Amino acid sequence: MKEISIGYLSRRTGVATSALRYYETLGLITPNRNAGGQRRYPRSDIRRISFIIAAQRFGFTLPRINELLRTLPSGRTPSKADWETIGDLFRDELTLKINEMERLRDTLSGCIGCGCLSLTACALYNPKDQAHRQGSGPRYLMGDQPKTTPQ
Amino acid sequence: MKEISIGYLSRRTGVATSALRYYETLGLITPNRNAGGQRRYPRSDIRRISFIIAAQRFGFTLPRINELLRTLPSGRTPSKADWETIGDLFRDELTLKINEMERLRDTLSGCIGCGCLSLTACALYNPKDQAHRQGSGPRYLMGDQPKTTPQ
DNA sequence: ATACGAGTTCAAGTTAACTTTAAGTCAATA
DNA sequence: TATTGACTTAAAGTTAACTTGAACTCGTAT
Repeated sequence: MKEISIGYLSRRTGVATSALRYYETLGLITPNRNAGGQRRYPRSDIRRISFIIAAQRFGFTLPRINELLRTLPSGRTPSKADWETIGDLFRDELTLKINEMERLRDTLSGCIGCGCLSLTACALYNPKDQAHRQGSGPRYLMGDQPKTTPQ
Repeated sequence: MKEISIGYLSRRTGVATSALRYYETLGLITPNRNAGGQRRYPRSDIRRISFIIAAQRFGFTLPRINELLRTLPSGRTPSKADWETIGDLFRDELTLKINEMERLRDTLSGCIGCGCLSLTACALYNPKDQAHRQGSGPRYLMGDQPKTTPQ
């Protein structure tokens, strides 16, 4: 079994087949087709999907994850070194996010005590992102912005 | 100006009036009405909305924020001590979330290196929450679950 | 050969957290 | 007094990230 089916990939990753097809429409995975038109994935896509799940747990949007994955080589199966490179990149972004959260938490503690929580000028809710609360759709966490730039 | 209008509350918090009305349908705020049927908010709602914004930035859902706010006294205007109590509670939850993120980040680093990222058994994506990827709608971050229990 | 699970596409439904639109009323100012 | 901006409700639209359903085809075990 050189390449795997969508059902097998689903079972191995815990991601529903409908979700795998959806990821494909976003360009996160690009399976081949067999003679009958069914999807056939390289085994390395198990790892790729696993990465997607992990990144999602940290609040990354799918378009952003797509960007991260683009740093992997496209022609060949990613090597361990390739994954380590992207892993380092990812880890750095996570560290930034965690630091940001810690900063927010500590600011909040100060604000609740001092009373500035009632001021629009408080460092908590407008630390240089005014565009934060505009437009419809779900809200984005910790600075993650959607692909469509809000004009 | 004892009580304030929706427009004033919007300007003071940066939250759109449509959002304020939406929060009301969720029970996050419960303004009074004047003779003409217009909403009149107590000044303390500025602080309440500010708290909602801050909590949202940490990935809390509105129903969860509602739960947190229920610990405030309902009859009277919350005192500084009331806010400090809820602030401590909130801070503790944040610390838990941050710790969880750090743990995930470090696990991920290990997993990418060792190759276990290709195993469903990896600590990264099923640390005792199997129900994690089921049902439709947006995904919830860092363990925050929607109100409707997935059966 | 046949049955049945697994796969296919496409359109429509779901959820949270809102916004937008329409059609009208209230309130403060010129 | 007239007008203009702020307010009202109700219904429908938006976005991400999917799922569900319908109608059909593929693949494989008996």
